[in-house]
Amino acid sequence: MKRALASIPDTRLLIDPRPPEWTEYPRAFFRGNTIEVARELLGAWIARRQGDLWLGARIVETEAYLGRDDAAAHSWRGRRTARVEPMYQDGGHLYVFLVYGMHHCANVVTRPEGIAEAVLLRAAEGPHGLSATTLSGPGRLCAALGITKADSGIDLLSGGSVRIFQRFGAPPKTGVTPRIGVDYAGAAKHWPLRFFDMDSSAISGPPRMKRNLAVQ
DNA sequence: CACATGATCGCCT
DNA sequence: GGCGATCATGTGG
Repeated sequence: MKRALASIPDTRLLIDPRPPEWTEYPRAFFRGNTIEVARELLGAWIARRQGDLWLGARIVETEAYLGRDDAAAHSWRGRRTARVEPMYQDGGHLYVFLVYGMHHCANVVTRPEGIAEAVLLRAAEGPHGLSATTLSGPGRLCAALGITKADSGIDLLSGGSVRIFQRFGAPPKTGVTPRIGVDYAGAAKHWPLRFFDMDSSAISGPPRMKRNLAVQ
């Protein structure tokens, strides 16, 4: 099991079940501009129900995938297969897929039904800042929260087992780079669609990907 | 730190 | 049949 990722969620991620003052995003938010959603989700909380308990983590890194005109997106050129189908759902659903035969990646679907765009959740950090490793990277984030493709297609706004709550306060200082792992995507591989909290220690990828590369 | 490699299998051509 | 929206490990500078 030397290579197995933690399948038992880190108890340090435990949060009080749904603090009542927390606010979920309205449907209209997820139907909006995908890049804006990707930026807005920095600092937001993802909550995962495990039985009677909820695990929570603060999102610190996202990527936007822009649908039919984005060669890096699974929905490029309108591809519509069983796997990708959740991307075509209304904003606010979850799209989860398996990569490299072993890692899951979780996405928040954006735009109205029929427009297949999404925001990949790449990293998060625990409430006490102790989970910089277990939640850093899309595969580890899913492993830590127990998210698998069985969760693909669920609605984040129906009180189900995965929910997202609004950040308190202003957005974090945000770094921008091209997306990771999409070298095959032609010109789209250069698009500045990866966003991260520059003050977080849980950012995934090599050090050069932890600096702001945006053309100012 | 940079880079290379193997693991492992669902999905698409 | 080939490859991937990744990760862990190993090598070398």
